[in-house]
Amino acid sequence: MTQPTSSKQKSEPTREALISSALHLFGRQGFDGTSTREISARAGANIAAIAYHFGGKDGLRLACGKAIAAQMTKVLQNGVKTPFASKDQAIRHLENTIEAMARFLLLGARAEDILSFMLREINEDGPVLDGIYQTMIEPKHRELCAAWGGATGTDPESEDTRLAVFSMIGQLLYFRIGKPVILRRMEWETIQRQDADRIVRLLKRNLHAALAAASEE
Amino acid sequence: MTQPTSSKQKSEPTREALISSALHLFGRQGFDGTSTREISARAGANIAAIAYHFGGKDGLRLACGKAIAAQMTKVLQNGVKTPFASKDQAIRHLENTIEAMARFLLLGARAEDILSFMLREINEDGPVLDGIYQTMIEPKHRELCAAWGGATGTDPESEDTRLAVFSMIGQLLYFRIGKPVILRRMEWETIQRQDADRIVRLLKRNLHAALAAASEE
DNA sequence: TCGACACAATCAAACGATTGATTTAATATA
DNA sequence: TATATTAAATCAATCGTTTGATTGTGTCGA
Repeated sequence: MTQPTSSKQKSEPTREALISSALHLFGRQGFDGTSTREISARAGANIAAIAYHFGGKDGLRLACGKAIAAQMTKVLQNGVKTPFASKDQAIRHLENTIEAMARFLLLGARAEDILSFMLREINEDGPVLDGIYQTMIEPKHRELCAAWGGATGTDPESEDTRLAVFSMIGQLLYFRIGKPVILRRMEWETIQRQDADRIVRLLKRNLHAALAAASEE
Repeated sequence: MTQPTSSKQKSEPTREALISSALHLFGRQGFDGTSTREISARAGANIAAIAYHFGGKDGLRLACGKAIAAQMTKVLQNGVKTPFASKDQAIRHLENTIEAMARFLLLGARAEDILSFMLREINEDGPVLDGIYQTMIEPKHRELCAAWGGATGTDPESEDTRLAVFSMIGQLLYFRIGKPVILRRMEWETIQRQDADRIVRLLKRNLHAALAAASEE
């Protein structure tokens, strides 16, 4: 056994390079579609380094999940206090979250690898998803539910609210998940900044419409 | 060369069994994660049958795509005439489509394999997606855009309309794509009929809200 | 200051197992 | 018999992993 949680020596560069390489390749080609040789070559490391640092290919996969969770919790961290002080503040938080997530998903170059990897792991429904769900998805969803409740005057943890937040996140995520389909249909080659702006505007319009509809019930 | 396009003999049972088996396994484990031995064993056929009937593993993959496209176009076929005669009729068509798709995606047992396979192929963005997109995604999306235009009085093929339809489909699809996540958060074990009803109600509410918001612009 | 040793890290090479594909023979149908 | 299909055996290639040797670095007693 090796692998202390923190860095004792200069093994970090290799570790990080392997994780970065694996994240990229797993996301693009899938776990089974990526060979350990490919990963180590891209990382500029030796094949044996995977077994040495992570115990094997599966260990590297888990490490990728942990790395994502660690990074995203840092990104998603915003000193937000629930419950929200006012209705306007709750709405503004929802708007800001949509905008930030949309830009990250649609324009961020780094997001490509992370998202592809996560989507595969969600579909797989394995131990990697467990970690990602508990450390980032669930806390973030709870936070958004609190905002939704504050914005509509409904119970933040009611089934209806939880589903409504999923529907909001869903239309947002689909613009990234269905990217190949959307690019074809929109006759775009890539998603430019102005395209992302247009999508964000649409999402905000839908948000306000959905909030109004949810408040009336 | 092998590969008879039609059935001269009783080769159909083997063909269909192989496609069904491959669809199931490709969807669950991915293309690279599934071996030809596994496919043929599940189909009750010999390994060589894959090469004989489809030319190889890749050919079987393409055949799966074609089989899906063929089946779905039959399912999605509804003698709908565009442009729609009235605004109400257009709205009703959108409602019916949402309801039918949601029930198929959330409750249909057969949908599981098909959807998982398709999602992987969308992410892969290869030749299989080409076929599926042209024969079912694009025509269906055009039809929904026509309905959306009829319901809001806007241009059916404007960028805004096309994106709005995607956002509608997106929140619908996410309830299937993000199923593992949603089940965790909702503390459900599976999606029951009553759960699907609740989701459909929410989606319809969001639809009307989005239509109203789109009409005002 | 020094050689001797310990230890983490990396390397090239090779391991057995499994992959998709192919070949050859047997079987069923008409 | 002629043809279409299935079955068993085998192929080279690639898979993830393991091996034994080597490197660089820090720690010791003398």
